[in-house]
Amino acid sequence: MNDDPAELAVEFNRRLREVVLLVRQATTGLPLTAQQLSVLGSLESGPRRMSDLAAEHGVRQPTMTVQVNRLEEAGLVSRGRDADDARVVTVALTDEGCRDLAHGRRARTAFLAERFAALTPDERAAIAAALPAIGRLRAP
Amino acid sequence: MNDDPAELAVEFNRRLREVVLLVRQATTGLPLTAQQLSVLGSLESGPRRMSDLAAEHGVRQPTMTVQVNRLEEAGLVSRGRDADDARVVTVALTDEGCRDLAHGRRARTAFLAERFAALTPDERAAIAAALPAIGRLRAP
DNA sequence: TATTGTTATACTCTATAACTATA
DNA sequence: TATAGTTATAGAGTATAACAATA
Repeated sequence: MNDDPAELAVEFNRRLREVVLLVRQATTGLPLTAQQLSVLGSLESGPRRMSDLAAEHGVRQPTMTVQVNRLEEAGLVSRGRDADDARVVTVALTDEGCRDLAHGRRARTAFLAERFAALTPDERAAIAAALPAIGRLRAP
Repeated sequence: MNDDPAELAVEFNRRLREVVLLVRQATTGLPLTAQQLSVLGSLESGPRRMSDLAAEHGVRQPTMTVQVNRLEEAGLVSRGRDADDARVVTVALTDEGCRDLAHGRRARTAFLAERFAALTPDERAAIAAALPAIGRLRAP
């Protein structure tokens, strides 16, 4: 087997695009967008600062301000102030946000689960075996 | 190893989100957006109809009209009419579009190639072995 | 002066609804 | 009447630049 990182990158990029398109086609019309769900997911482990959220999601601060504004208007998150540093805004999941996060995740995952169920056990095993390596792309 | 499609879907979805974020962070500021590059890529094998392009990219016709308008203004694609059916608009890559496609792809792929180069040969092999199965998610 | 966050403005991507032209 | 495409309008997501408040 050829072990050229550049060729692998091209192939991987192509598959990635296919899957992203597939998921998008299957999840249009859901009440929460992928980004909103993603932000809510970051808050699952506890409140976070605006700047941390922005960094984690690879967006600028004003972008996160907009997203948090909308989530706050929808009642899914709440803003708070840091006790030690009055400049810092913290964002926390509300009970309703917690519920919607669970629902949204289920809806998105259900589609993928169906597709995985249609694969052979060998195919599923191949994908499962690759996930740790894919995760290592983040911190090489 | 656990072979539950639902669990695999959750894990896969998580990795997918990570990689998408990673690529986005690495490719902001490039002259061509991911969608523009994607549309140009569809035209590489020859001219296509508007409706085919829209279907392939999982978007509505008006969305594709907008994207093609911009690409046409930028000189990267050209519109044509079908000889047999006067309603049909065909879209073709221009020479400049062909060049920009190659450059854009290289820029995007170069980032991934670096990350792949930092993995071990075993990790690359695991990912390469999973790509066919991932491709099969499209047509289960 | 540096950091945290917001506001203002603009561009891309997307959708639905209404329209034109052709079959 | 049905199909291919466009125009009009709206909303989400993103960015940069300019600003306020706090450290």
